[in-house]
Amino acid sequence: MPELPEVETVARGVHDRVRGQRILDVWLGSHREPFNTPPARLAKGLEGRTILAVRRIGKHIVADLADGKTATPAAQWIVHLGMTGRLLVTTPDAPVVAHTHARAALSSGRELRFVDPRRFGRLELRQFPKDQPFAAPGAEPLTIQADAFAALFRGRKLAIKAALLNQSLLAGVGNIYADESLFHAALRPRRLAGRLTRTELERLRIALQDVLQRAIARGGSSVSDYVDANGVRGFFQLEHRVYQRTGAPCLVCATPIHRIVVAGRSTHYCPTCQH
DNA sequence: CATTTCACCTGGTGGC
DNA sequence: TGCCACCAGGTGAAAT
Repeated sequence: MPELPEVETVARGVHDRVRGQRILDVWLGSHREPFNTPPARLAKGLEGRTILAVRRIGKHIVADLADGKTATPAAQWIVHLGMTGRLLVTTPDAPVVAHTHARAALSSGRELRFVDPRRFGRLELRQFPKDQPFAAPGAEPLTIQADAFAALFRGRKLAIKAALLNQSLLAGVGNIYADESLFHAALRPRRLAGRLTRTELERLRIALQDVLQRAIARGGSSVSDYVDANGVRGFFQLEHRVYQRTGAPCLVCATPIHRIVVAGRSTHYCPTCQH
């Protein structure tokens, strides 16, 4: 998936194209996987409502929905893209590609579509006041301050790579940006989170925020088929230093990049630059 | 509770 | 060309 920078790019793109639009009609596919909310209830909660705003929270895309012309959200539509999910704004006559699970006709005459081959993505409706507004369990990586960042890892006996991937600590970091930020912070992925010094943790926080910001500026990373709401690919993969560069020379010291498995995920690092 | 492993899906790639 | 193993941006449940 789409990690934080890709989700941010999608959320911004969708926001620009659907803000203020009314959802006229919703079609949902038959696979059960993508629906955290039963399809009938999801469709009923979307139809007739107006999209006030679309934004990213962690790796989730949150659309605030209002009744009529009010400016107060009556509900939220939560979209998680999983590994292969895409949100597209198209014309109604655009070919419906395989694995399209949801189509929402908008008052602008366009359609908002959710496509997800692997079906790890999820769609959910939060209906106020019955449900709580969506909130990520973990901290926001882009704005977390030094003290709070250091406190996340204190006393933890797991690899820093695993800790970075834990969404209840930091919301939005995934496999690409965990590896890239550890490279820029010169830290090995298997270092135990609780054993990192305050200086190392601060180096990591700055590296993480820098990598995420630069990735957002490039529209995210397109590793295989990721595209934004306009069908445009991101370009941050051109700036990857270690991710999916196994055996290739480190761009700093020319040592071949190593690949190991940490927390069940492919993990890439430079054995010379990272300690 | 904290941490680790694995299942959940489809599709692409590379070896034989 | 076919078949098979392995890999992929994530995460929640089960096991330890």
